[in-house]
Amino acid sequence: MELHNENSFKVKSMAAAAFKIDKLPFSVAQKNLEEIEKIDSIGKSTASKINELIKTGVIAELQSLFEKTPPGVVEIMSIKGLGPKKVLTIWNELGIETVGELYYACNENRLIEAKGFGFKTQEEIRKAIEFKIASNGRFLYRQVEEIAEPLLLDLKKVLPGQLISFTGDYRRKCEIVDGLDVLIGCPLNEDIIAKIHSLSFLSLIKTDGKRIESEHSTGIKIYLDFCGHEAFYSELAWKTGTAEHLAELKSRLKEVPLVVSSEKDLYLKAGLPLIEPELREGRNEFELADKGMLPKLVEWDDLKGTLHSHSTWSDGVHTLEQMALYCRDKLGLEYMGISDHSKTAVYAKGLSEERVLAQHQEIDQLNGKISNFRILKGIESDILFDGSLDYPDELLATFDFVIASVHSAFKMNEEKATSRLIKAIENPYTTILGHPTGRLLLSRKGYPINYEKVIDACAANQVIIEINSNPLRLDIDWRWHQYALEKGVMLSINPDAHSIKGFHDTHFGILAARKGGVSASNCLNALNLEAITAYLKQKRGIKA
DNA sequence: GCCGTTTTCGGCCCGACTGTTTTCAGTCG
Repeated sequence: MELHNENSFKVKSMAAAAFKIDKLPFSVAQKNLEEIEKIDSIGKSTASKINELIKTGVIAELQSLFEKTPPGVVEIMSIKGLGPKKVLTIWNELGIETVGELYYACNENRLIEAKGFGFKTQEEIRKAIEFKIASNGRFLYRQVEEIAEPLLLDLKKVLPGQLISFTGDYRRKCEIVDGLDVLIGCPLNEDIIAKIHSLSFLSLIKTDGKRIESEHSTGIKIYLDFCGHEAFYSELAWKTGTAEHLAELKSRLKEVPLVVSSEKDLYLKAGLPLIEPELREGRNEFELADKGMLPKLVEWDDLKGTLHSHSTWSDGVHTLEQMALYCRDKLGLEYMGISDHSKTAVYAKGLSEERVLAQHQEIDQLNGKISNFRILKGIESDILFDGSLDYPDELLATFDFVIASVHSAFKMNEEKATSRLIKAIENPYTTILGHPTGRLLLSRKGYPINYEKVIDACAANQVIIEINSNPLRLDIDWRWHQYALEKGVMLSINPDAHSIKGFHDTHFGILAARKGGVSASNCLNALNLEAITAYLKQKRGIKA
């Protein structure tokens, strides 16, 4: 609508309706037209479009807009830093209709000719396109997991009794996966090819007689490898680790055995304990194994509570009570740290100082009401441009914990961005450093920081670093977990939940932590309620 | 297009930042 000069208020109301639906504590698909019309900020017109979408799967008006818009222009809109106004200029004034053409125009210095564009904007766009190109054909772990698990079930159905496992970067739980690798423990033949063809969501099935290359309807590449039944576990190991890991493993074997009874057996032959797939990156896993110091990796059951969640007080979907009951009854947790947005985040209904106090009253009340559970009073306080937090000390002192996070000014250089974080870390009220780089995987590079300096500052100030579990963030990156642990910095696996469903993102944070070699003993939220209460109190006592 | 009332028409979410301007538009969180 924006690209076709639709009335801007109409556009706004459509956007408001979409935003509203996203924040409903129920699924709109189960509601009828009359009920939809009653939803705040959705009127007769929008309700009928929503109903059309639910009933038919499409909105005719949207379809006709797409027909009038080159697909490349729609794609250009997904580039960070480009909004509808700039895209419209690029399309209409410069006649650019694809990302490729746009990139070419940047390199030819043609973008600066358009009104409102200058050299810096052109450079930003060029960089954003290069980032996008590098992301092509790559997927978030979550996206791959969504298709991988059902695929495995289907394969087991059409190939009953066969050994089947994932391998490659998906099995290593990498945050970004280039393609899904599957190993099947039987030789490939015509019969199997026919069975694979029967899986309707796979297309472009190609085979050279040894492996099958295919593509899922989502665009994710799938590679099926086949080997003899008895060679399965050996192949599994050789198809899982990185090249560096496998080279080291090979060097420790007198001869490479073709048949082993399990991966554990193979590692045993190399004089090693089993190294978990997540750790087979070729970093320091052999060194740890040699010293007998391979970590016992953290698991879901180790976690006793959850920190970093948002309720209806700011931009969350569910109420404090709904969130708390879900954590207690469905997740079996002992506590939930609520951390709604602070006042600077106006766009997310961030809490004014008065509302903070009102929320505390509600939390006190709920804590009196909900047995065997505790809501901890927290806040996700914005780190401002200069590194200060956005509440006065007296108010910060009223929280059980404070997560300090950056939500603005992403274009700082490393020196400035690092010193901004360090100043926030040195704030005596900061408990946890939230998503330290602000990265959005495959979408936005984080601002550059000096990891050593930031982690060292956390160590010096007894600040915990968040592993943000949102599958788009997974920030702090697992490659820095070891360094943090060496410095004695604790990590916290935080869901950043904006609804009860959001708590399940913790799953991805756990996978990242496991890749980083994190144990329960390194995790703040593996502490039980009594221990974390004491810990937070102790920290306040020393510093506040 | 939606809402609310000052009730059928007028106004619509905010603050910070950036870059391109020379007073502001566009984008983001």
